Amino acid sequence: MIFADVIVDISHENLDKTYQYIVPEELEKKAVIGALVKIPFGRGNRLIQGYIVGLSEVPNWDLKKMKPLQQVVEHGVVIESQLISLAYWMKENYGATINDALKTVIPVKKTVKSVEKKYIKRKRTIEETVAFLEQSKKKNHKGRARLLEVLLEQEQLEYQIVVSKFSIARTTIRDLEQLGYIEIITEHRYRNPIKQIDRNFVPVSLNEEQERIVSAITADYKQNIRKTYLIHGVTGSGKTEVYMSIIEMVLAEGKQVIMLIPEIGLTFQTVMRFYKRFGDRISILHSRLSQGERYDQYLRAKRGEIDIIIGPRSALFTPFPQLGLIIIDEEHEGSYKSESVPKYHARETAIERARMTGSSVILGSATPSIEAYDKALKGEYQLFTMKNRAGKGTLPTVHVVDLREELKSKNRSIFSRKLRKLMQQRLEQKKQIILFINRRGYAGFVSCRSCGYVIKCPHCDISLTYHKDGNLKCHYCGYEVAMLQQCPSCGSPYIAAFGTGTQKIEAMVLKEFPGARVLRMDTDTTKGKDGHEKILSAFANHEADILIGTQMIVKGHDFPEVTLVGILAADLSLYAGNYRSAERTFQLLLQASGRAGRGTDSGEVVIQTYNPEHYSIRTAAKNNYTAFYQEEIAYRKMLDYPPVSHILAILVTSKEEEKAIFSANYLKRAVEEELLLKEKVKLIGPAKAELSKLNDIYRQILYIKSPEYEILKQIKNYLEGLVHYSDAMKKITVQFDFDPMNSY
DNA sequence: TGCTACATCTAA
DNA sequence: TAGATGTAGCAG
Repeated sequence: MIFADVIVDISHENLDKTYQYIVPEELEKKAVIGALVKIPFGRGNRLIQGYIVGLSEVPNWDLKKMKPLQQVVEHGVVIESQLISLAYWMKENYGATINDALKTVIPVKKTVKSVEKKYIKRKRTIEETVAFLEQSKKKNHKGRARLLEVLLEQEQLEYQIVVSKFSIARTTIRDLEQLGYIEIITEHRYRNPIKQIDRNFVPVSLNEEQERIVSAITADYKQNIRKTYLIHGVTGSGKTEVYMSIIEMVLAEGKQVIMLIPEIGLTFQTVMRFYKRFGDRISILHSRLSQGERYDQYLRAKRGEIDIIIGPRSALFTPFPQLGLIIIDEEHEGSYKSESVPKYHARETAIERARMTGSSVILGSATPSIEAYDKALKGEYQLFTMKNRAGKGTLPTVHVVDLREELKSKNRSIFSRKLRKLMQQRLEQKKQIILFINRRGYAGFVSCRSCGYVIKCPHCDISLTYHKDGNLKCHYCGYEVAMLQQCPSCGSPYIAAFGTGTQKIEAMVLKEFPGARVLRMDTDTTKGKDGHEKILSAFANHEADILIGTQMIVKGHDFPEVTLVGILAADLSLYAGNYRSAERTFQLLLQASGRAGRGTDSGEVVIQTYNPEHYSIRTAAKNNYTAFYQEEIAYRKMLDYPPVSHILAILVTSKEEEKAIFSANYLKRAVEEELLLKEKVKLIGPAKAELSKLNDIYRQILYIKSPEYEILKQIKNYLEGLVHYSDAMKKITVQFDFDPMNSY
């Protein structure tokens, strides 16, 4: 006997789980994962739709209470079931419950209410209604009477308001509708996040490099060859033009396109370019959209009203019926890896979705991830390289300044002599400058100068940061205290905030260059709506001479007037205690220097560092990606890091520290016992996570390394089962993360 | 006691 | 979500 786990097609929290049904013998062949089925549901056994998300031979429910599937709908393999199989794949590959996986793939329908606005309207004349109102009052039909009274004053009302403000039951409304005294009007209205703007598309002719890529991919596509391409193009080489030409070709084939961009990478400029070319067949998802707006875009895609969606990671799950192409721009970006369960990577998941739908994938980056470049070299992806800047711009001249030398020469300022000289020059020439610091936040941690004690959050194992309002804040849980006057450890009054933040740099710039107009971009200044955009466009309009910022300012904006980029402390990101920190540093340096000289004037970049010999900095200064790749892959090989080997991070959390420790060790032993024969696995830990306490929940981390992803997957599956069924694992949570991006 | 309107429960 | 079940309050 076969049983099917079915998720019902009613989006409501209480029903957000699987129900097991008996698969009748004659339906066994058709009942596959992802299939659309009709099932009897509820006490009335009303027939509703559902999707099969799992099959098993073991019943998890009282057989007597289990009902059989009624029907497997053929040709029911629609978008949703495609996405459901993708969710299933994600659950398998990244570890999650089916529910968590489904939730990431299919948006919550709860928001439909805000999309379909329902109104209640009085249907009969005032006389008739008054008569019925009197009758209802006599019968003590309070609900009916209340509703009718309101409707006499106002003919039409919002459904939601009627239900909430006048507390009238839905059944009352339904009955009145059936009696013919009111009618319910549903209004569909889409919210289009793009405001209408003129479309004046000026065709751009492609240069030789661009043309070569477009025609190669087009030729493949026309021959029905679908694969993954990696475009490695230096900043400013015009990847966007290449994307647009290929998108056009795919659209002409009657297919749809998903284009992923990093979370903060979506600039107004890019949107405009796409909008001008493709008009209202395009839609955009971004973090500022409300749930309702998001859901609207989902519906529009499903109904075939749009052909292109541009958005972050989650846009990957847009329900296009005829998907033909997925583009991932800035493929190396960390935001493509999900931070919540299932911790999926958009690159791999996109390739899987493409495989399921018969689509191609294009990855693009100026600094490809080591993983992707490695696969391209192995031939898994087809590699294209763009070496030249598309327009007039040339690559900038890079100066590396050794800060140790500066110190020796008694220069204690944050500006090296070289940088100060060049800044002075640019200010005189009325050109623009970008100062980049690869570190977030306003100021660093607070510590005691006498004993070295660092002040930490009492709920999270993280140092508190000093804010200008005089309070100490925890970035993780929001805990806040007034700045201490005395060291809690030794009582010394000498405690102070350390580290350099954007505000501090701003103050120093103003001190050294009194006349300069400075813009600062950080979480403080970008809070409001379009905060980013305002600052960037102000800078683009030359309303300021110097822009100071972190990671945010290096994303894809073109500032033709910028001829100098100063990277104040290049090594800050080098010691993140993470195997990816060299890669990240290299990427940041290249991106930041890519901001210089995008106009007609050539640019200069000053990289200030205490580590001029480090290969990330050396190779970034020479703009030599392949050299960096060689060094980095050698390092990964030596220490068994991805992509050479794979890592499964298992995070065990509990409110009680002993439980977390015990469970983590329990899991470790379970793996050791299970895998006695397979020696290709290395276990590290368990140990206190780097962030060992978060919101009063203790965190233990266990790492498992293996060159075989499959083995790690098996271990994960085995442990998932263990966690689910064992009593020892109660009151703890276990999360899996494959090839993690960040440290725990 | 029987009926109605409305509230609450629950789904394999 | 929507049908089944529960309950308060009324009429008789």
